[in-house]
Amino acid sequence: MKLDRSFYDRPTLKVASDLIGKVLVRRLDGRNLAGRIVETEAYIGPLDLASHASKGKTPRTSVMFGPPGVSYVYMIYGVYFCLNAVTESEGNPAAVLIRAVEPLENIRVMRTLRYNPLRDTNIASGPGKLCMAMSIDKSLNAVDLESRKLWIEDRSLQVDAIETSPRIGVDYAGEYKDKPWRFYERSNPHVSRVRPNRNEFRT
DNA sequence: GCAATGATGCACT
DNA sequence: GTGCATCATTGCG
Repeated sequence: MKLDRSFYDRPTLKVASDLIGKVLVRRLDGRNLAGRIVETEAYIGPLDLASHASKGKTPRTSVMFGPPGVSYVYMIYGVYFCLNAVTESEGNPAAVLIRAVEPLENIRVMRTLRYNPLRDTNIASGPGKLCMAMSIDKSLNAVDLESRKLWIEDRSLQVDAIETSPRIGVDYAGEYKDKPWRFYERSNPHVSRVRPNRNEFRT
């Protein structure tokens, strides 16, 4: 069943970890493209220097300041899109970035949208990749996550242990860059970095 | 198996 | 004009 607004209207770190194991569904041309969420990141509020919302309310980020349970889609590096779910109450800008899913339904369609990668683990193992695999672009920005085009549902799927790490690609965020606000399912090969903690074992 | 790099649009200064 | 919540490819070894 679809997650409703009350799910997202909670502390962002909780929403981010609870989203692991939920199912992201994109309805496209009469078919449901579905994937089990295996990796997320929390952007917890205006004080979080890694969050787009830390720069204040702008046309791009305004959706983060709105009600929870709404999509926030933005373009990155001029090439890719990233999908977030807005969290927390209206006026409190925060969101969870959906970073990777494990393809579940209509995998063949998703594979084609990704130009036929060799392995399943390369279909949606990253925020840009999953948007490509599910045909998510700017036209799906600011849509309700209970809409008919895009939603997240709870299928009571079993989840392995959830691990955390610093968020990816936020080295500019000062004291916030090392906050362990990335969540992923242990040993799941669809996570964007299969050995996310490898740096810990280096000098 | 890495690290380095280019692609590319657009929001914001 | 700057820089980005990324990815695929290259070139190395």
